[in-house]
Amino acid sequence: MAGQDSALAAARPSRAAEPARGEEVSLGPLAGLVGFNLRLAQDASFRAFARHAGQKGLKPGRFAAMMVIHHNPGITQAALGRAIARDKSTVTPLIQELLRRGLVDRQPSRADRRSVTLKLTGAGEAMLADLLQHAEEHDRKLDALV
Amino acid sequence: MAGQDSALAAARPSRAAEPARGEEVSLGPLAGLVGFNLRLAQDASFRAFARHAGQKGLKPGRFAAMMVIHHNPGITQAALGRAIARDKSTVTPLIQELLRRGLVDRQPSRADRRSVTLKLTGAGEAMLADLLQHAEEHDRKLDALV
DNA sequence: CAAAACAAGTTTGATCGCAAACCGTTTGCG
DNA sequence: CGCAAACGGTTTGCGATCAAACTTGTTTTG
Repeated sequence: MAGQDSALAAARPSRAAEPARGEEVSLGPLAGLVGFNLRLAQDASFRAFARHAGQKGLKPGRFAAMMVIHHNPGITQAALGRAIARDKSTVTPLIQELLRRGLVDRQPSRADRRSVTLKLTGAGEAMLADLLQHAEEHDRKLDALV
Repeated sequence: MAGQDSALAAARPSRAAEPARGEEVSLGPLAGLVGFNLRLAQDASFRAFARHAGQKGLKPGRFAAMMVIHHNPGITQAALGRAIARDKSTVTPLIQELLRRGLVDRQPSRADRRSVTLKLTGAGEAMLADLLQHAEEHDRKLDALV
């Protein structure tokens, strides 16, 4: 999932995973490897959810980041990165975008002058609530397949 | 699993998913979303296998591509792309690298002058056999977790 | 307590992947 | 038959992500 990536994110029509008409391609042992199927599943999940999130202009990882911030107000960027499995250098621009869009609020930490604390703004909470509905709906479908 | 990605690929120590010392971060509903967990699992799987594949200098996706070519000699690039869920424009450089390394052989298709046919070379088969051992071992561990 | 090790956040560089544009070929249909 | 639409492969542009280097601040340790 790396390549794009996050389980829940941006909009993309997808040109890669297209079913392909009556095509017979043997995957051999690949068909049974958990890692390989994980990749396909993750990719499919990503693309499906992306349709909804994308309508709100949300890019990969934004949804997951907002979820974590919502449930952990005051969390730092580093901790957020660990929670969503993203490098801290990836979190920096991600947060900057959410700040620019007025979805999160950033305050210097009183306890540790190196770090900052994050929380969602009212607008952020509102958008998250809206997205969560779609996410759960999407997830129920996905869960049914597993 | 975009960003890099592919379930089975290149070498990387990983700085993102580090466990984090006694840290309590609530994932909220995120913890139950299939898509989110799929992402984490795929990422972990990718990194774990990467250690082995990376030793052979294999980049993301190469292993999966070689597996499919092995089991489908004469397959075209487009069909390969569909099998491993990669865009055709991603397959082009991937195949060029395998060609350069002498792992695959490429011949113009006799049936369709637009396409090419792919098959592994002796060296390609040898490397694949070697990697497959590690992949299956890795997969058994992964499967045990699921 | 001072030095060394470590952590938070940013910047910069490299890589992988998709998407769109493009060319040549093939196929489908009127 | 003839032409439009679809397809195979390549090229180019862009976005997401990680890694390493750096700065500032904190913790550990001798």
